[in-house]
Amino acid sequence: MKGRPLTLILGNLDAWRLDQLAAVSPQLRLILRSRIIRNDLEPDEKISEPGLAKLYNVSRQPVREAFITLVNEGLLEIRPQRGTIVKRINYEAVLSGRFVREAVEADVVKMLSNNPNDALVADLRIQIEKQRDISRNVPEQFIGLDEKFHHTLADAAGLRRAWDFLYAIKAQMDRVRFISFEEFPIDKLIDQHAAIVDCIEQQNSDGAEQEMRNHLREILESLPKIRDMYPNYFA
Amino acid sequence: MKGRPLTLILGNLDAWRLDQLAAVSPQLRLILRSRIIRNDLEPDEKISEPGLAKLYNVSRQPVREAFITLVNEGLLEIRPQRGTIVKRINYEAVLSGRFVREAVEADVVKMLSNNPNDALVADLRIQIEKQRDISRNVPEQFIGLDEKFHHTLADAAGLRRAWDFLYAIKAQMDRVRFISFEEFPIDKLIDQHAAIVDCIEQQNSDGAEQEMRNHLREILESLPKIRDMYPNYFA
DNA sequence: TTTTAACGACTTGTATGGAAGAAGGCAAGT
DNA sequence: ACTTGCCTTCTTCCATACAAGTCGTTAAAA
Repeated sequence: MKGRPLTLILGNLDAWRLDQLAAVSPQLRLILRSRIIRNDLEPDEKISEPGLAKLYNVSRQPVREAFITLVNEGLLEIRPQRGTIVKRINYEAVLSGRFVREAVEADVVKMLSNNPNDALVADLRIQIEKQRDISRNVPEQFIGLDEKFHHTLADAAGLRRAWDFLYAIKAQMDRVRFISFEEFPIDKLIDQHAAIVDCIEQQNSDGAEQEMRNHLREILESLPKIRDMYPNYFA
Repeated sequence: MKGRPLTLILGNLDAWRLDQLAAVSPQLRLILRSRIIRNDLEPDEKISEPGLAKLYNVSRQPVREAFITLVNEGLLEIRPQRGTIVKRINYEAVLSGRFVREAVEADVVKMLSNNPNDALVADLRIQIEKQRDISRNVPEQFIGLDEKFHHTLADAAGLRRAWDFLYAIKAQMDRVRFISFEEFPIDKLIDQHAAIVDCIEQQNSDGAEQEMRNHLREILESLPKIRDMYPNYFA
């Protein structure tokens, strides 16, 4: 069970082409962020400004700027004059992030349960159907739909900005998911989504809160196992 | 009532000396962040890389890197080839941030109420005494003590990392406080702190939660008023 | 054999020059 | 009076050069 976990590379990330018209630095930021989350760049892997600059055919400067933003997101560690490495996943940070998400999203669904919104419920139901479909065919794409589901909830609660604040948290949690995608019981997660929507529709705020909390505690089941399976990925 | 609100400048920020030994870029980041939060750099104010570079006697590069991190924190807006301006306070972002804080910190005190911790309660009581003392003498310093109080709670709940995630949120909320410091009923806030600690000590988790929610909703009272008083500060 | 010193090949941090675009002033033309 | 075009100046963005620190190797010295 050693060796490299499923990386879910959509394409050859090394060959991602930059949009020549747009600014380089933000593009690099997204590319590198994605590569780290997907473990295409692995924890402890050493990278350097000139190295990636040559790879993407740009100068050091935009690479450096991308590095700085990724440091702020907790994905890279720059050690001056020594090099830059992909940070290991901080176990405590994942737990803290999960706690924050549980607290926030529990309040979100409570709020949604108290303000009936038929259009929202219908939208969520359609999303869940799509989730079931995807889970049977291309389960890798479930993460994207899951993201959309939770985003839709926050949005409906008028908290579009709040979701931005959770951006860095999601990155840490997604890294865990990509390490060991097969550990996640997708069907169960979808059932939980459905239960949440049911409670919202019935304006059962206590039930919605509890379902959401259970849902976001699911990762706690697999997290210790994943850490034991891939100790080199965790700090 | 036009004119410049209380800025609470501790010293002449323009003259802040850089530590010649440490890296310049992170120092600039903190300096500019502080200046923005304290409205020493006001919303819509136009700044530029060469301008600040000359002011602090450094090259443009570290200034630019500081700008980028502040953009990510929602404090600056870089408009390519047009200039960089201090962002106005996003009203919706403040509300979203406040919502996140309420959700998280409510769960924090719930958790603390369920796990008795005498040392924590004693520490918090001492902090509250200090808060009362400060409020009578140098009320400007209350913001720092308030920050410490909430930080202590998160820390005690084992969520040191979680507090980092809320970093950007606090910046937005603090900007509001610095605009119109006198709008905040410090004594009332301290009483609320005391009430929270009482509930924690009595292991009254429901009470602690409610007190914390009330406490963090306090800003909602003054926020609309502040926006009306200083419309140019808000987007 | 072990230790030490020097060198070279890296790294990140900073400084600086130039390119492309945006904004405003100003004069010529309608 | 109003528009149009040019020109200067300012901005960010990118490229490149230099400075300074780290690490590993190598070779000389004890």
